[in-house]
Amino acid sequence: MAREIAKAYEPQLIESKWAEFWASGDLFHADPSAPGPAFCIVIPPPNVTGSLHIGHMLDHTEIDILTRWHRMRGYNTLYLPGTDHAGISTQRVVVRQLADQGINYRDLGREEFVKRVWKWKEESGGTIQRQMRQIGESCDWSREKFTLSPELSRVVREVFVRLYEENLIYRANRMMNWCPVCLTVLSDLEVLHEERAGNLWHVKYPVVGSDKFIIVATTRPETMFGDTAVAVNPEDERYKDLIGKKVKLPLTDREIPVIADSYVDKEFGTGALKITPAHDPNDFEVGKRHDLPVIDVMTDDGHMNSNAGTYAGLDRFAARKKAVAELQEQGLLEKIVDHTHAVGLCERSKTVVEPRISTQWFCAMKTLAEPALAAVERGEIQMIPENRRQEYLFWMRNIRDWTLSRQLWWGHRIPAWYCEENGHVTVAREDPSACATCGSKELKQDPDVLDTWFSSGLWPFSTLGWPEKTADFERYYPTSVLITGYDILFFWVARMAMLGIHFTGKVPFRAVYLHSLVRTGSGEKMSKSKGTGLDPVALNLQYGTDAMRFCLASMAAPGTDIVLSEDRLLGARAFVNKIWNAARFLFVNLEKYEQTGASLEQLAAPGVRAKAPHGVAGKIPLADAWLFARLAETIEAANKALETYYFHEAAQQIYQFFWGDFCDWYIEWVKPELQSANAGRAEVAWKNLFAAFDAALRLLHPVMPFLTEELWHQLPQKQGAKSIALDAYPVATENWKNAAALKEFSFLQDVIKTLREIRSQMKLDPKKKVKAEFSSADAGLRASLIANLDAVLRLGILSELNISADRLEQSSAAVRSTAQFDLRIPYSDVVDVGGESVRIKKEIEGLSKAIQSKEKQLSNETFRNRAPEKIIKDMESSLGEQRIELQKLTNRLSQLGS
RNA sequence: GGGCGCUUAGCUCAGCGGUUAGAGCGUUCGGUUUACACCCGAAAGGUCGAAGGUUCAAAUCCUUCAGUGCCCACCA
Repeated sequence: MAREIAKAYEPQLIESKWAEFWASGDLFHADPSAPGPAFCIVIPPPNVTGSLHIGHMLDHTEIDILTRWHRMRGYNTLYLPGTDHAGISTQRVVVRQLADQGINYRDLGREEFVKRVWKWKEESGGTIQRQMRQIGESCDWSREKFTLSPELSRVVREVFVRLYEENLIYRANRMMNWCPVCLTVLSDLEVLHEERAGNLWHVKYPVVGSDKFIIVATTRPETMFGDTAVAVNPEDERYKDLIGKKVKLPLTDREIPVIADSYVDKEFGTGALKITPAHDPNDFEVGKRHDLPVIDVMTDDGHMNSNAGTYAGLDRFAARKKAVAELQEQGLLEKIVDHTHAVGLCERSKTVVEPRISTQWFCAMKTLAEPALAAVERGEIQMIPENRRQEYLFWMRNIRDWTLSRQLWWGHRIPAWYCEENGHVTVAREDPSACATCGSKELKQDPDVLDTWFSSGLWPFSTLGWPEKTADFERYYPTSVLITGYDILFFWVARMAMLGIHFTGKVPFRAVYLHSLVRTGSGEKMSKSKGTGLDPVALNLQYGTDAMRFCLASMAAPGTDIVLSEDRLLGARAFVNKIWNAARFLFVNLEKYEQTGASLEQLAAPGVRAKAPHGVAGKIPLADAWLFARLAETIEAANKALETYYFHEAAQQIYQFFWGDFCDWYIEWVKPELQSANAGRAEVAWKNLFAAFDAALRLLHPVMPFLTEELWHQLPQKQGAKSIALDAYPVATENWKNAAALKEFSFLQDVIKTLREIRSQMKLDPKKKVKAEFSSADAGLRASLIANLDAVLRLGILSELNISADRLEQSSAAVRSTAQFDLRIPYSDVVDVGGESVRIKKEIEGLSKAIQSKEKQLSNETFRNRAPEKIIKDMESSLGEQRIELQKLTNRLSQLGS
């Protein structure tokens, strides 16, 4: 059987084949009636507008690793894909596109605009799904969902109506955050705060009927047109006699009262505060208390309106400049003080938000929050890492009502109708045809849509068919774990917890793993708009998806953000290539083996591995026993790591095993045996090599699906099998575990490494085989060395090795000593006495320090009483060894000197 | 104004109570060993941000401080 295998791994040649294979078949189709414990992850639905960015890549890598890992371990697995309509983001994208064509979306009208967005979605909205297929995510595409589909829209409506019926949704007139660019209100969460250097303008307000002034400090002089009072603290002696008097409002001819309110901080500014109820949340409250008029001086897009007199039509920031200039001219500007304060910015447009009074729909959160808080407190939802749990709890305890309505057109329209006759509000599952109170047919639907996070909040159960008791819902809900970035803990995770528990009576997920954010070198969150984002699709092409996945996984330690670097990607790619070449070695040499007449069938049955001590004639060779023991250790470590979301630890363990143990030691060790004239030995070697490689591929598969799928299909024992993704995850069986083999092999490695070190230090020709001498009082070590002499001679590049129990003569040769043995390469003329004694002195120094600290500890009574026995025993035996070593080094040093 | 992280080898980061602190990259030295130069072998390099404390034992726990980053917060 001829095999063509390229010298270097070329992902482009491999990936598309398997990506298509995985996405097109029913390989990852979940069957609720199939056996196995359920494992379900719903995707954090990416925006339809989006293309895959590095954050998704991390999300999806972690999700897919866990999914594949569970699938291979026999779970009934569902990874459910889908997208979010992303109200405000998507609307912005299309609005901007229209603007580029010279079209104002408002002129288009609602219906036409929404039609355009749908059209846009059909044409350009599938990018992420395409990319997800391309990178081989093992999701069930037959269950793909979209938050604004008719199916999920029905669920949204059901939930809204129920909450309304439960009096948890209400309408109210409040001071809101308004974005003058997006033209909608925003929830508190959608407002970012940024410290900005600004000014505090001290403005003189003339007191009516006097030549005195009251000086008011403000950061927003342009809102003066909306002032309806000046407030002072009632306890403030400076202003006591002015309370109740009137002041003339500069830039206008209005007179406004001076009022007393304890809200005013005497210490801040001048202690006098202008009250602008229409443009500041605190002023709004003060205004309510004092029954002040509310004068809105701005338009919805942040310009001054007719209440601002000659300022009408000016942009709010231009108006500020003009007001300051005018006040200065009129001598009413007392002074300008530098003042840094936090301004609120729209999360999407980064515009300074404007406080604005309006009537909106709200969701009362206390009732919803309590059980969701309790679920996390009681651990029904496990939250990882722990510090995020604290954040969640704190936020939940201080939760405020959620503004649901948005003045947008793209989204779930609020199912509320107002009667034109009597204003009665109808909220219903089906569109009403008449007012329930007066029968009027003149009903007008609320123009607003719901916050996009409202439908996302239903995602874990809406996607599984709720409110119907579908097979999916029964089988896969609650979902197993939610994996997402911590930046949407409040936006999304908290709301899913609340709505999930409220409507289904069960938590929506048993665990939440909040992963790191991928940042740029300077610590910022990567962002495409800032040009600091890395395009994962391009990087996947360049380095391979498997390398990217491995790289991200290996950096994804819980709780810390990660900075993706070229170096790490290169390292990951090298690892992929290393495995590829290991396979190449196997396959290329397999042909030679086959040429000797052995059949594939022989290899197809992996070596039957009787539990037997190694080294016994006819049983398993030491290196094989060691390899499988290491494999078992690695499997256990990987499983443990993945159970706790230590992706980096799993990646590290597998890397170490595959590269360090399998390639560097095992393959090198067994090379001659594979070619052995002894057919029996060769067969055992081949079988074990393939059995181990097969297990190692399966071990690696969740992290590197493409490479492992490709190579797995080429394994002789997998001919005709369907996919490694459906194969079993390797199990660390009892007969693989072998502490004795680990220990013995480790001794042989020490010998070989020591020989290499001596050679390297002596600058011996790497190809020159030399004689060496080994001495140890331990008969077991000597026997082991004799049993494995071929490999030791070959890997140590020796012509012969004398093994004895006698002490070696120390002088005039390169010698290395451990507590157990001495090794010597007798080439007196090449020993650099000076360098050697420097090296030895340094070693003695380190060793002495270690010995002293141990001696001190061991002679400490309290330590002996309190430390665990094992610690003491280990320390004692280690101290013993170090003393022997020190003794040997000291002897050697003195001999060198003489 | 509150809260949460981070500071470990030249770089990027693991380790988070128990033998002389690890990895990858980089550096130095040596290698064209027919699986792999995206490689192989060897080495150098750290008083674990600072100061106190707890403990038999501290990079690891506590306190303070210094840098640095993030989140939350309606004082003009």
